[in-house]
Amino acid sequence: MDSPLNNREIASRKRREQVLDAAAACFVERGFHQTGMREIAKRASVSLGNLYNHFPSKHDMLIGLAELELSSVDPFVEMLMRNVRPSVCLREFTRAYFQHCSDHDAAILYLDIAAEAMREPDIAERFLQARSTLAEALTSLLFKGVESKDFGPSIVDTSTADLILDLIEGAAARGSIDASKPDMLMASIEAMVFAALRH
Amino acid sequence: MDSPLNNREIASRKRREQVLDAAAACFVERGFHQTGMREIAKRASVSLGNLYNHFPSKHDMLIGLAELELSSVDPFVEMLMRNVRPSVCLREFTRAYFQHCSDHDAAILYLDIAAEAMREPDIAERFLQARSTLAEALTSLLFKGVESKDFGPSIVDTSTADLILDLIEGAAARGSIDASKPDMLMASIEAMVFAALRH
Amino acid sequence: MDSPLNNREIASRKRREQVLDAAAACFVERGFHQTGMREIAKRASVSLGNLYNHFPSKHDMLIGLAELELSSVDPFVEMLMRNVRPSVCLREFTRAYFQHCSDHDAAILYLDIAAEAMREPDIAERFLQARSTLAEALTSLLFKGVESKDFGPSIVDTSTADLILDLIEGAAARGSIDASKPDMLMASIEAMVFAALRH
Amino acid sequence: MDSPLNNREIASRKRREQVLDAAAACFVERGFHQTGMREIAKRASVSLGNLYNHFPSKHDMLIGLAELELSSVDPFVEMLMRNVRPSVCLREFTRAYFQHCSDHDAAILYLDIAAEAMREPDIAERFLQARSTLAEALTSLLFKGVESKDFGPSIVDTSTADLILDLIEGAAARGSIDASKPDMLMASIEAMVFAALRH
DNA sequence: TATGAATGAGCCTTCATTCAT
DNA sequence: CATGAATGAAGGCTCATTCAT
Repeated sequence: MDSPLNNREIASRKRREQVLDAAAACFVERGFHQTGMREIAKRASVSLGNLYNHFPSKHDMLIGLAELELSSVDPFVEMLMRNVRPSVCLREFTRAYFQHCSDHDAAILYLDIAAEAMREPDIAERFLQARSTLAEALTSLLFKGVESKDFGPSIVDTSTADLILDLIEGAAARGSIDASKPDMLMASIEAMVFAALRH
Repeated sequence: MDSPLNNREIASRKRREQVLDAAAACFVERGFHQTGMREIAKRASVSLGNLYNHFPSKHDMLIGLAELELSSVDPFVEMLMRNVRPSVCLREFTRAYFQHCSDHDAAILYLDIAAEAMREPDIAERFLQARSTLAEALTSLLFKGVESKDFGPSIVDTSTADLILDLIEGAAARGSIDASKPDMLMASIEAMVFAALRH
Repeated sequence: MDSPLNNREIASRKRREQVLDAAAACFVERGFHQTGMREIAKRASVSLGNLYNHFPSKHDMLIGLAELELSSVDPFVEMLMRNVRPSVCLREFTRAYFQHCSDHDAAILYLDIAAEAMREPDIAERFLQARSTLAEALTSLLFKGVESKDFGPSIVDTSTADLILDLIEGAAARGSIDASKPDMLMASIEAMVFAALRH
Repeated sequence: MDSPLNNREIASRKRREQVLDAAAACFVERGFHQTGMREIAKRASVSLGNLYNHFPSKHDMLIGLAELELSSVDPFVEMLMRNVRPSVCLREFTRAYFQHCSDHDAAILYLDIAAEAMREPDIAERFLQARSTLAEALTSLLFKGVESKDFGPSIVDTSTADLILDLIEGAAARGSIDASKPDMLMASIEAMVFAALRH
């Protein structure tokens, strides 16, 4: 009869999520350092003190968010590993990942996390881990594409995947800031990526 | 007759610069919001109150820095407008600009300014202005290259310059975080850029 | 029939002691006001909420400790009432009590309790009661010693016992702070006490 | 014309004193750890933030107080070094110092400082320094008294002065707590001290 | 122009205690 | 009796900014 225990655990987990959501919303609206714990508490409908039953510090909330961010790339990794023609797979990935990175709120939060990562090693760690997982999957795909003659061999090396990601992320982030037409941007990105992989 | 006034003016300008340098150093070290005015004052060897004789607020210091950042792209704009073969010009620019963006401190500061720009329109304004100036110059070069058949025509449109800049900046920024080998990265970027411009 | 109840009672009493020990250790290490209930709970291997099943408040823990302190003088009272030559008895008592007061942890706790007693009447009550019990016993011994001509009569009055205790306690407390040689100190105290009681 | 500078300096010093007085009053009333910075600020008629222009931390206020305490023994040291008959000098000192230590507020503050000294080395340092200065002066007097045959030689050693101080301080502190008749106490102390120094 | 004391709102965090489970 | 999530007031301290000198 572990259900009462589980109930409590579930409730606690829910609260944690609640808090994390509130924190994310606040950080997006006002930035990590401008957001006060009181704001987060109010937004999460939780008492100030209780915040600390779920996260030992504000910093740890950001870590929590960074980890969420980390796990948000999982579907893209999966997408890259599907057994379809590399060029098709890449095209789909590019579109989907660009869409994902173009989300305005996520982009803002991403920037804040990145900025914090420059000063806080434990944030950087999470940050880079997600990135390298993705890059590795993409690298695999690229090499598979070269082998299957889907892509030209000339310029594919271990940095290429990273650069493609840099390009997608950078363009998406900038696009979400100055709010230019994302469709056109998407097309241009695709063109550039595939130009790089031509025979 | 106005020479004593000029001396004062010069001295004041020097102080301003002194303060701005100190602010930049502090922002790089601890971030904009973590840095206190006292810290800046101490680092600039200026009294706390005197800070406000040179900048009306902390926010204005960041604007000052953003403007400095803005003017730091001037040489690159000039570089892009020189009358040399577009492909040569582009190669040189790519290298120089990547180098420029790879500076660790500058990258950190850049990130902080960008993060602030998401919430503060007057920062965003300066931020985007510098970017679009550069993008315009690069676009000109690309079209010139297409005209002169230096570059293939296929994919060059008004977004291409922005994407190239996104790529360079994104790669440089990431490189300055995880400190991987910049030389290899540079070569890969060049390859990708020129692949995109092939006939 | 009442044995299960007794078992529970015993277990509870054990827990109470456990908690009190933990509290004492914490108070010694960090002081009464610096110590948090969570700290005590952790040290006692008891849940935070359960603390309140044994003591209604933090304050009551200090009272509990003060009462323990109170009862720690019982053996000394007994020692003073033994039927041996007063001078011998006094000498033994002086040594034993000095030793007792010289314990570093006990001295720290004692000081904290005393400081709290200045503001909290119920602490003060316990605190002074223990003291006066001891002083009365010592006074009896002194008068017995005067009667039996063991001690000179000149200066023995109702304050003398208190002063002797002040001397022993004060010296022990100071000794436990600056950690000078306790043996020498002990000898000097004895000399001074007996000098005061000479014929 | 350094008067304007001095004026400011004087004002600042006055404020510091003001704050220290307020802190002392608060610490006496409610204890060091119970007193909040806001209380001190209010009592000193100073803004909360400004407190920190005069003391870097609450801890430093206690140090300031401990140093004041330290300097409060100076007149007693002088008294002990006057060129009068040792026995007369000692009697006067005993009375004066007892009176000094009997002050209720000072005793309370003293206890708080002592309690803090057990955990904070920099408090202990100040605390013990004042004590040893006094003890040294008293030791000198005692030896002078032995030489001049004012005092019997038997028990005077390097600990004696400390013990006399322990006695006076301990008795005064206790007296200020349970508020028994100080005059009688004073007489008993004197008797005990001089009994210890008899031929 | 230059100084740094002064302001009080705000910071993150910890507190003793309660109470549903 | 046992648990630990929940509460919100209070903790010490820092903040950007002002202003008398």
